[in-house]
Amino acid sequence: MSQTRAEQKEQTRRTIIEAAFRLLSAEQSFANLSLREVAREAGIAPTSFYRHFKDMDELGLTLVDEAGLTLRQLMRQARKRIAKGGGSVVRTSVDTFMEFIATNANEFRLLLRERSGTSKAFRLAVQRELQHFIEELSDYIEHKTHANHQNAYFEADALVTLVFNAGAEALDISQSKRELLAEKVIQQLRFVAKGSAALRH
Amino acid sequence: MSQTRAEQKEQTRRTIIEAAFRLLSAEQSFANLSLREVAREAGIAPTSFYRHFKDMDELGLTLVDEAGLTLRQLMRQARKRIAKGGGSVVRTSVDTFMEFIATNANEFRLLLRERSGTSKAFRLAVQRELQHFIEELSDYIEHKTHANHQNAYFEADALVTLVFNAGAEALDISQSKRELLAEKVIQQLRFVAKGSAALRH
DNA sequence: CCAATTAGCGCACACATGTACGCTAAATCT
DNA sequence: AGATTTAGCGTACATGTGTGCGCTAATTGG
Repeated sequence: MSQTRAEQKEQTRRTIIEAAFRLLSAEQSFANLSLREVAREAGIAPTSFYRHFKDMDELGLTLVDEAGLTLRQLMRQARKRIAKGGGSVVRTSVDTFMEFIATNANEFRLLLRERSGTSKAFRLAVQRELQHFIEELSDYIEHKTHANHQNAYFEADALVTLVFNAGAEALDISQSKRELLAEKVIQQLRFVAKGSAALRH
Repeated sequence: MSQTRAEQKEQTRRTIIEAAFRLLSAEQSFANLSLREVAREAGIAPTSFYRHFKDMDELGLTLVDEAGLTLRQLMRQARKRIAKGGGSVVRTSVDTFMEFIATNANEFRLLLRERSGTSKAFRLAVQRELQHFIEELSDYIEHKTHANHQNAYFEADALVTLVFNAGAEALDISQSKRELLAEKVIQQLRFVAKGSAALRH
């Protein structure tokens, strides 16, 4: 045999996940995506869906995890690029993030929307992903500048908020305007970094 | 007669609008609110809805306008309080905004959610409301500090972003934790203001 | 090799939705 | 006073939904 049963099942699971991502767009959010639509796109019977996920919520949380993972992997790459010393930390990070928005718009949309969606579990899941970046950045700042913990944390939180928000704006504008947007957010990040340093003690 | 036909119609329209707001909550967004639900809550027949709104989208845009108006009125009051010289500009503004979140949670949720929703018209409508605050604040900064236009604008944009985002966080936490949140955002606003001033020329 | 498990399917059902259509009664207009 | 307009209603229909149930065919385990 070429595949075990478990492998086959896993493959169908992936098909479902990918079908769901494919159906997300500017006009369609996960919230108004039906089980039957996903099954149709995945090429399986509606009832077969249940062999893989308890309900749409379980699928949704999986998607959030996947999107978070993709984003984290990308930012890890960015850190490598930074370590190799190619350009400003801020600019490289922002550029990488903007690249994520451009290439994985629907993954980002999922995070963006479910952050304020109607399911508390979803909101928490997205919050956890963001928290990851905030804490990582906070540690970095604390170590690099010897700021006290709260100062570093507030700074990191502000930075992540501003970048994430800029990502949301990026979704609705043309590629050419995104460069202006990048300039804006970079400048804003500098405000925060500079201000935080100035108010440090 | 006690009411003209036009007055009666306007009154029913208000009933619909208020019914819709009443149905919004942490668990229900405008997007997954049906015409029939709204009609039921308003105490009219589903088909009567059409006498007042072309479709749910038209109602939704009306709600966004209303929510924006409420917020603007509140912030105008805040400015009066500030002009009378009672405490810091930043703190008074943040406190007022947080008060808005607490008293009009569902209005705010509407703005928050539709800002990243599936209807471009909705996203633009919310963006317009935010733009209003950014420009007002930008003018204020430009006048007060003689900053150049872009610097003032970027600063104002960052300030509004941070406050709005803190509002979103406030929705999911207890009243007691909101005070800590207020401290955080106030500190972050100071970072931006200080940093912007330092990078000014 | 036989028994047990299970991924996937088709069928069926009860339910909610948006909205077309035509009516009524009251307000408004001429 | 008579004609016109219109807010609101009830009925009806086509469509999409989640999910329970029982079957089949194939993989797995003893």
